[in-house]
Amino acid sequence: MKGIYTIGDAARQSGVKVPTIRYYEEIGLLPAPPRTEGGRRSYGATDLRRLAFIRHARELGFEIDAIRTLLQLQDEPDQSCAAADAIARDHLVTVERRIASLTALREELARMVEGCSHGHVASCRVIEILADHGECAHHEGARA
Amino acid sequence: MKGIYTIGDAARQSGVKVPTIRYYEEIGLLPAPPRTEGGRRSYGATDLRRLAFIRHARELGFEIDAIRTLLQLQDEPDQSCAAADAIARDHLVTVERRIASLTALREELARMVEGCSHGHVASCRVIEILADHGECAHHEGARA
DNA sequence: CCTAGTTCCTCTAGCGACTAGAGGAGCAAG
DNA sequence: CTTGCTCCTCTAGTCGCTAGAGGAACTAGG
Repeated sequence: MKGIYTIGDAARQSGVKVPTIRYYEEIGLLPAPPRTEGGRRSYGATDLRRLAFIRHARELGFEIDAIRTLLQLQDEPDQSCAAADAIARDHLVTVERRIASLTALREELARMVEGCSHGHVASCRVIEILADHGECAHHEGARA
Repeated sequence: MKGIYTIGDAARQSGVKVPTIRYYEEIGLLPAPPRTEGGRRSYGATDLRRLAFIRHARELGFEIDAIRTLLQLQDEPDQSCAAADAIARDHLVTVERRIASLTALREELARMVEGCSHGHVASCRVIEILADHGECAHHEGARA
């Protein structure tokens, strides 16, 4: 398991961009790898796995702090996974809320676009609804 | 239509926070209002309407730049509303994409949480799926 | 008229999660 | 040995705010 990958390789294999990898190192999400004589980062298979983990978690919308915790958990396989479970559950709730609010929003936008008679701005449904909150179904409808 | 509202009044009436109102002024989304002798901003009814418009549009997830365009359109009621329509349609597409990707994500998270046997990290579905992208249905599933 | 409390002012800096660009050094192939 | 790619560090910018410092100006009560 020697360090055999350059940062570019790591980027290609993990799908995380080069500057982002360096950024992850800077914020302590990824350990600083050994360097070659010329001062270049050289990654091993473990790093690539870690990067893939991070990328997947980011894709799933987990925040960096949550990922930090998940990574710590992964490093101690004997611990109870209750914490990981809690993080995932928590995130599921967030996602569900976000879906609900976006769905309401979609209705609103669809009504807006549909009602538009494609005439002049003066009689434009889109502008009208935006101007008059009272006209819309989106009262206190949470945040996207 | 005199300037009769303080920035605090404007904030209360529009639901936009005081520093945010000043920020909108700074970025040119809201015109700089006249000041009182003591140097305080004094807003009129027009400003309040504009603020409400902005707030509503932000609530609906429109970006500041889109709102800038929409406001310009609102100021010229004789123009065709095609542009406003396009912006709204565009945003609708974005929202629909976001919903689709979040829905896929929800499935993924639900499977993760369900599969978790609440034992040790070593056999935790949550960690496992995160570590191994191949195990999950979320291939190239766009961004949340 | 004085004071206490609130609201306002400007200014700078910070958030999250990157992204972009400058300016320079290392390295592999022809 | 030169060309062109990758890599290095560093600073600054993105978006849409938010937080805090330090100070001035109103408002109500005594």
